[in-house]
Formats: sequence, C-alpha cells, structure tokens
Amino acid sequence: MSGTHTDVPSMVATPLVLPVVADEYEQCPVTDVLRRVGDKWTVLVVVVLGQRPYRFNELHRGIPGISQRMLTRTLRGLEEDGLASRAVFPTVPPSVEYALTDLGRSLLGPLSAVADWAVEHQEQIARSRARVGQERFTAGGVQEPSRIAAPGQ
Amino acid sequence: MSGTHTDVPSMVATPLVLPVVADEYEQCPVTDVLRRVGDKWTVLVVVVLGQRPYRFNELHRGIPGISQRMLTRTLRGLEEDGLASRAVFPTVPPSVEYALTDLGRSLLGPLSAVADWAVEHQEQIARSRARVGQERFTAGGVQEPSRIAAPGQ
DNA sequence: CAGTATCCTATTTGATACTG
DNA sequence: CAGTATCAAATAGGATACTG
Repeated sequence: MSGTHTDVPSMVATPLVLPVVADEYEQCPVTDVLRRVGDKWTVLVVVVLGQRPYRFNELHRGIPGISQRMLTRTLRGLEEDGLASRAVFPTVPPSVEYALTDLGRSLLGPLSAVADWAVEHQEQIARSRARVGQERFTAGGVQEPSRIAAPGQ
Repeated sequence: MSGTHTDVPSMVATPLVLPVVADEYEQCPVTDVLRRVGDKWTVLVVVVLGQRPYRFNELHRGIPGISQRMLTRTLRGLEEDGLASRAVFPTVPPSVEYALTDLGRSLLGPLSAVADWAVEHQEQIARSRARVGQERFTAGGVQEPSRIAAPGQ
C-alpha cells in the first residue's frame, strides 16, 4: 500500500506504536472502499455497468441470483458514493437508467489489478486450502523447532 | 476487469445473456478474494505483516480494536489461503511467528492499486455522500425529462 | 417498470472468560 | 504467550408481497 492513509510504522522496533486511536480504522478510506467493494454484489454491478448503461430490470436479469432488494441497495450505494448515476425518464411505465460515472469508471482499473491477481492465483489458493484442510485432519506437531530459542519477553 | 473469470457479454444487445448459472458468482475467484479482502481486518493484517514478521500478541497490540478472536480467525484465514505462514517455537511461554508468504506479498501490489484509488478519491466520495444526503432531504423531482421518450418494453 | 415494506435467516463481529 | 469456547449483538442478505 502507498502509506498515505494509515501510516503503519515505517520500520520501528518492538513494540510497534501505531499513530492511531482504537477505531480510526473504521474511517480509513481504504478499509472503507474495500468493505464496500467486498460486499456480495457491488463489484459485479460495477463490472456490468462498465459495459454500458442498464435499466433496472435489465440489470436484474443480467445478474442472476441477485434479489430486487439487494440490487436496489447496491445501486443506491454506488449512487451515494458517486460511482453510478441514476436517470429517471418520466415515461409510462417509468424507465430508469443506471450508468457508471467517470469516478466509477476510474475504479475499473484498480479493481482489475486485484481481479487479475485472483484469477492468476486461484489454483494456488485452492491447493493451499485443500492442503491445510488435510493438515487439520492429520498432524498435531510443531513445524519449526528451529531459529529462535527464547522470545523477547 | 480482465474478462478471464466471469465472462460478461462482450457487448451483446438487450437482453443480455450471461453465460452463468444463478450462483456461479459464489465461486468466482474474484468475488471470492474480494469478499475475503473486504472483511473487517484482513487487509490491515496483511499490510502490517507486509512490514515484517510479527508474533501474535505483537499483532494484537499493533492493530488496536481487533479482538483476540478476530485476529485468530483472520490469521487462520490467511494461513488457509497460503497468504501467511505460522511458525511455532516450542519455548516457554510459546512463541508463534506470523509472516507473509511469497503469495501474500504478491497481493500487496494489487491491493495498493485499490488503496491508492481510495486515498485519491476519498474527498470526492465524501462530498458525493454529503450531497446525496442533502438531496434526499430536499428534492423529489425527476432529473432528466430528456433523451428517451418510450423505453423498449 | 422500478421500486418499497416487512419479515426472517445467516453470517460477522465483539465481549468475556478460561486454558495448555 | 497464544490461543479456545461461549454467548450476545450487529449487519448482511434473501423471500415475499405490495405499489405509483
């Protein structure tokens, strides 16, 4: 990470002294977006809207499995953050068009960095999960009786 | 996003036909990592471990606000995915050292892309939230009576 | 069409106490 | 020191029904 947001100590010795109060993390912009982006549907909606503007039910059909309620909530969230726009056309029946804003489109790049990483390493991760699952079933021993003799305090 | 994982239609016309079953998204590697990374503590722990290895209570002190339970769970998750390693030294009292693996370190880059985006746009997002909050209080009208007359069904 | 309202379940997180 | 166990609270998510 860049280090601009929540300054983790540059390289201080134990004990580490973070310049933060107990819950400053709650307001950390990085934690903030990652939690939004980490919810169940946001990324998917952003990616789909990244293709072109969509109307509500069109999105609903386009993202199988999402409930009307969650689609609404997700879109409201994106709108609130200025990532998507909502344009209402007073026709009958009404038509509402959602589209990414410039800000929303600017997120597509960074997002794909993580996405690419995920795709690239998915097998390795899957293998790790399987292996750790096995180890839980078998072993009970200590891995490395080496290196450190006694911990500092 | 790269398009390798969940192929969103390249640019097909309405109605869009996603080549996915209802809940294939649940197993999408991208959704998968983003949900892990979107939890409350994982990114923070990864970033701190990105500095150097830490022992358990050292991490606990280094991340104010995290409970012992969540620190354990977060670390177990990272370990399971192969992002962090856990080395037990059979001293008395016991000493356990956590560190990022190569895989874990390889995530730092992609993560910082999103992190930098968040830092860069945090004010714009904050302003948007404030503005939308205001609009909820005031307006009730339609924004754009323009462009479309009647929606296609 | 594009939602809202309500109810309910599941998952996440936190607080507290105890242990090898 | 490095956890585990248990319980409670908060939040996310889903199903269903109704509406301008």
